[in-house]
Amino acid sequence: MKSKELKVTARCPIRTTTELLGGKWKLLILFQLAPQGLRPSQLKKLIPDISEKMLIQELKKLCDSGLVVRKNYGEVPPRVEYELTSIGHKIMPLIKEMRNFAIEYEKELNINK
Amino acid sequence: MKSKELKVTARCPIRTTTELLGGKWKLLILFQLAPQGLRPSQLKKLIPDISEKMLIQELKKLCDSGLVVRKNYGEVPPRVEYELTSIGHKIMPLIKEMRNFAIEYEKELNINK
DNA sequence: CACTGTACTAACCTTTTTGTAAGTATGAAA
DNA sequence: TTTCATACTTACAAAAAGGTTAGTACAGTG
Repeated sequence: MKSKELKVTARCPIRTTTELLGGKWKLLILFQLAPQGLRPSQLKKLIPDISEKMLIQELKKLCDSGLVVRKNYGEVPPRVEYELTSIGHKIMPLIKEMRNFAIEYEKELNINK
Repeated sequence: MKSKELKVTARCPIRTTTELLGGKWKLLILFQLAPQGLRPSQLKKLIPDISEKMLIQELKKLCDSGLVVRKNYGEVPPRVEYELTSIGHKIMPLIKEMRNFAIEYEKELNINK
C-alpha cells in the first residue's frame, strides 16, 4: 500500500456528513423544505409515514446543527414554520446525486431481472 | 399547496439510496474500495475502528445489493478481495458531494465560533 | 503434531433509533 | 364553558444497529 492512502478515522468529511444527515428522515425533510419553508402539519402531509414525534425531533436536530431555522409567529393556535438556512440549501447537490444514483441503480436492476 | 408537490412515500429515490447506503460504515467502505480492490485485512487497516464483524457484514450487504463483488482466490490461508462493480463506482459523485458539503459546513462552523 | 494466518460465523449484549399513545398549553370561537 | 386547532412533550415499547468475544476451517510450516 502506498503512503498517500487516505484513512477514514474519527474526523473525516464522510463521517461528518453521515452524522449530520444520517437516519431515516432528515434528508426527506430537507428535500421538502428546499423550495419553501413549511409548517409541521404541511411536512407531515408530504411525508405521510413519519410520526409526529419523529418529525419534530428531527426538525429540532436539524435546527441544532444549523441546517434549518424555526420561525415562530407567536400566534394561537401555534403557528411555526421551518426553513432551510443558507448552509441547509447546500445539501441540495448531494440530494441531486442521491437521486441520480437511485435512478442508475434501478435501471441496472431492470436490466438484470 | 400546488398540485406539482412531490411527496416522498415508499418508493422514492432518496429512500432507495438511504436504504442502500445507510448506516455507519457502508460509505466508508465504498470510498476505500474506489481506487482498487482490497482484502478485508487491508480495509480494516484503513478503517481502524470498524469491528471485523461489521466489516464482513456490511461487505456482504454491499455484495447483495450489487455494489461490490467478492473475488475468492481459493487459497489457504483464505485470500479474498472485494471490489466495486460498475454500479458501485457510480456512488463516487455522491461521495464527492458529501465531502464538498462537509467542507462547506465546517467552514461555516469556523465563521460562527 | 502443534502452530500459523486469514476469512468468516455464532452467541450474546448494549446502545441507538424508531414507533405508539396519551397528554399539555393557549386564545378564539361556538 | 366546552370545543377546536396546532405544536410540542412524555412515557413506554419495539426494532434495528452496532460491539465484544470466542470459535471454526484448513493447507503449509517447523
